[in-house]
Amino acid sequence: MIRPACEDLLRGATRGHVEGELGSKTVWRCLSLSSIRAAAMLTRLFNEPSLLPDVQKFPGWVDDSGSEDSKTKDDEQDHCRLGDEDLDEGDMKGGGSRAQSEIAGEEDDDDDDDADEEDCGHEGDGDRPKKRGPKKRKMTPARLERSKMRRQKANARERTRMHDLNSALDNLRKVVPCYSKTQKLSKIETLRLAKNYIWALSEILRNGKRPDVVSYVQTLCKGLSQPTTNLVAGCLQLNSRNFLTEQCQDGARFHMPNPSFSMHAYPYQCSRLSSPQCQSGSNTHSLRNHSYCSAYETVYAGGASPEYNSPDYEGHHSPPVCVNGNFSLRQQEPISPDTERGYHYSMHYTGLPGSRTSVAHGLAYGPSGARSGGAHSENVPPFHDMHLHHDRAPAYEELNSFFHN
DNA sequence: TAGGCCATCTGGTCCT
DNA sequence: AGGACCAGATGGCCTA
Repeated sequence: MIRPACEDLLRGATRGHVEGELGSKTVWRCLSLSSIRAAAMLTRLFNEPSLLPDVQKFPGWVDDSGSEDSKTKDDEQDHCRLGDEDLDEGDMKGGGSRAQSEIAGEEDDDDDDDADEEDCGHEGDGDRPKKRGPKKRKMTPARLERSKMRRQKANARERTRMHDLNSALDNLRKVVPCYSKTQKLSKIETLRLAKNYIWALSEILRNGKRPDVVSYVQTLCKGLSQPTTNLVAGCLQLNSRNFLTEQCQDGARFHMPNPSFSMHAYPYQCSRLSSPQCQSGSNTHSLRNHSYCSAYETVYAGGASPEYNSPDYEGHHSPPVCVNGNFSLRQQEPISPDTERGYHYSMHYTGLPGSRTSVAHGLAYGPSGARSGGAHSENVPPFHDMHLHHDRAPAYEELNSFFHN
């Protein structure tokens, strides 16, 4: 049986990295349970970076795409069919027409309608092949009514379940680095981006060094579609053509100080970006005009910085986190002064509006130091609407400053 | 118009 | 027995 693609994605992204860090509720176990709980758990993970793995306990990213514990759903044929007598032929719509033929073809040769429970091995008539499963009961009006009610209740539950799943995905959209209210990421792209984001954060924690923004965006955009790649690149003030070109010319290797963070270990598909949004100029909009949302913002705004808890912000249901607690744990590791500066910067973020100018200024430069367009682009679709319902740009700039300082 | 994405319905399976 | 979960099927909507 084919597992849902999203679940496989999530599993590949998180297993081995977060397992064990969430106590009995590991993400891995969560993924094994259901995709909706997985999405909720991912959301919580983003809100609480303290749940990220201790890099000393979990060195390296585990890409275990092959070590799937096989699903043990049996394909045995000889089991009784359940619930056939409850099928409502009149209410069949959409995909429910599959079983109609076999139901319709079932003879109702049972004269006593109610309480006869049949087992699988009833004897057939003549040379007709034996039919397995319970005999059809006569569908009395009362039974028909009960069947309808049961089906309607099941449909309602399924709707609710899917709505919950969508809500969890919406929450996930709000904590991944790129969020737009008007241009929502698709479900699959949200999960892919979340996976990449976890990877990127884990690499940062593991290496203890900041990657350059090109590598960061490369990591985030791995496997994403072209529009999503453009979106993420725009969110991070980077022309997606630049980093993809740079990546291809570089022998498919990231610009990471640590060689383990390379294309070899993390293959990246070099896609061609040619959409208008990707052309020059799409990376020139300033944070002074556009504030974006990222998971780092979420962390900072989640409780440590009440000034960013805008009433308009309705996103996160996870409990607020203590940022200091999160990163102080990593501070115990021996880190370079450079790294220390980065962590220090993160930990002592105060969210003062005054910090925006310098950081935004830093973002006006590309990864190579060349000015990427200084002018403020007021209308650069599709990124012009990404700030939306709250203003937490300073925290986002903190994130970017991490890569530019 | 084709293709992507999504919501919904549905039956099967597993679990409590 | 009933609920949760899953995957297949279908149709609607949107966009290139």
